[in-house]
Amino acid sequence: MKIATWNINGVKARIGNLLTWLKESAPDIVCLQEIKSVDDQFPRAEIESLGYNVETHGQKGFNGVALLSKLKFDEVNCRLPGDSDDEQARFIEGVFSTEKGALRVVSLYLPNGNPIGGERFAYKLRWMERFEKWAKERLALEDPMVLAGDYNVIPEPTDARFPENWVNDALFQPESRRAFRQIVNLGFTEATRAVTDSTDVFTFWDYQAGAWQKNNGIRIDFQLLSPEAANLLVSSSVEKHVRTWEKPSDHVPVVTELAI
DNA sequence: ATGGCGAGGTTCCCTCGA
Repeated sequence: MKIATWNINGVKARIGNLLTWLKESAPDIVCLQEIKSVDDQFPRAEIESLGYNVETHGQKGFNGVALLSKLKFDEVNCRLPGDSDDEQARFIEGVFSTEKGALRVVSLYLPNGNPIGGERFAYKLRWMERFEKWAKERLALEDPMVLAGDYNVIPEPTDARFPENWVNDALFQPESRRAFRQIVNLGFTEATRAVTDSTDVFTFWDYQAGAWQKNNGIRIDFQLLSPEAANLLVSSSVEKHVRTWEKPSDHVPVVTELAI
């Protein structure tokens, strides 16, 4: 089974690329972030026509996450628990039945947190604390589980082509990196790093300043595998070529195959 | 040394992203 994550930067602006990529890559489950659409404007019919079930947690203007799945959804949970005042659409969990039992897949869009030192950075760290608490509880279920999305964290200097550019950015602060490590250290395997130690693997290149041409990239899109999912890991790859397409997202898909 | 883009809504400028 192929499980993918992609920050699409606007599903309505990217529907052509999305359909092309779905046909080419043929993932079974897709986690989308930054759909920038309310639920009733999500272009679900075109996606359904390719054989996907669609569940969205949208928001007007920005944020928004979605799950596309060739498997039927047994359960869908939107919103990360822990703060009923949090109105931002950044989290959707789907549960599926497989021959290995229940499979849990989350599409998450972690807050950016810039500028550092302000309310947005505090929100990012609070969100990560809530996510850690939630993930710890879910791990206790001992199901194959994939927590996939745009984590908005550069975990290590080797995850940026020019790490010195990011020292004052929320994505590369010691607090952000520590919070990410704490989550991974609950017992997750980060799929890309499980298959490569290359220092030239990135998932985001800014539209500005010729970042793509200079390979000024960062690696911030991840799939965290529970032990039960990690034991089924077959392969994982970053689909970098999608960044060369017309009207690309600034992020590219990450695709992981599990032996389910 | 700096900025250089793009999406969507509050539309001819604004916020947001990273």
